[in-house]
Amino acid sequence: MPTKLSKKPVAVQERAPKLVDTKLVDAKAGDECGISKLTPEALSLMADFFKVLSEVSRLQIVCSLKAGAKNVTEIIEETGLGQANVSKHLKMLTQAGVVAREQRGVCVYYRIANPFLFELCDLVCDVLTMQVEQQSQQLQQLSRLRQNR
Amino acid sequence: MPTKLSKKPVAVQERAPKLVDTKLVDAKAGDECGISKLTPEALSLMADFFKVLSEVSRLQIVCSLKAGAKNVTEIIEETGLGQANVSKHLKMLTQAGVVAREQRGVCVYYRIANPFLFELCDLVCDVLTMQVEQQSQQLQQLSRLRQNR
DNA sequence: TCATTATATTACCACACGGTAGTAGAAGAC
DNA sequence: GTCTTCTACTACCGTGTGGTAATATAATGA
Repeated sequence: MPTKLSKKPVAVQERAPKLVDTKLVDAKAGDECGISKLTPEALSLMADFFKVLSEVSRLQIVCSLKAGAKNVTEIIEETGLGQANVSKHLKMLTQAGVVAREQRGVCVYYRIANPFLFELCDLVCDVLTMQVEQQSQQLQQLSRLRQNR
Repeated sequence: MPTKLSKKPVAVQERAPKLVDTKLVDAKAGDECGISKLTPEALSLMADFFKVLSEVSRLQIVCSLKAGAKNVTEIIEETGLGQANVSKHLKMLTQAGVVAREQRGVCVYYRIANPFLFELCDLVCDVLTMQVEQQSQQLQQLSRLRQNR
């Protein structure tokens, strides 16, 4: 007999509630912004921010805006993504405050809202480069060990 | 007649292919790590990195490890998450290279693999704080405008 | 007015993922 | 040996989301 359970009532999932706008750091330790002192609300905000940047298509769009503001058609051309798709991603990026929207006649131009974003991306890039280098070093060590015996 | 389309063959989706380990920056501009010079592979790597940090539960785990290495049971107690859940997240965090695993007897201890991570989180925290402040300022301006007329 | 261009929205599908219960396995304790 | 504890894994459900085609809307031009 297969161990197949079906139609069992699934318990309510343990998700964090959405926040609106409350305090972001626990009161105790001054204005320091260490992650360990964050309230669950702030963590949720942070997770949402990361989520926006966690898709290749959206990163492509961000990249294409590094050189300066572009309208939707230009973004579509540069990224090769579909129109509806780009529109959806731009909406998400706008709502997240990553890009800013500006209508000029028929066209709508988008630009990076906060240049700080690139600083952040560069930092991530550094971390990833470090990781890749570490990995390749470990691989080299491993293959040297296997040759020596 | 309802405009209901059903059972239409859906075209192959335009997803970026997974990478294994190729060059991360386009050759042209030296070793500078600006995001605009990244190959699609590097963008995918970057997206994956952000995705790992885009869930509240995983951020909670990262937070709980800021004070130092902890075993799984301790993490469960501190975060209040389910055991299977924590185990799954820890696996993901380990594979992403965010945390490191170390077995000590029966227990398994996890720690943050690269303290750089906190620097990054602090930066994000700054950006978010900035955004929240901007938003609240704009709201204040708006309400002032509405009072004045 | 009608056609065209640019952007947004909707409905839909396939798939990924978070959470859970249950199970498995490994290491000590007895 | 058996029992307990700790961790990992599997199967499952529900939901979220990326992509697409089709449609809607709005501005401009003929």
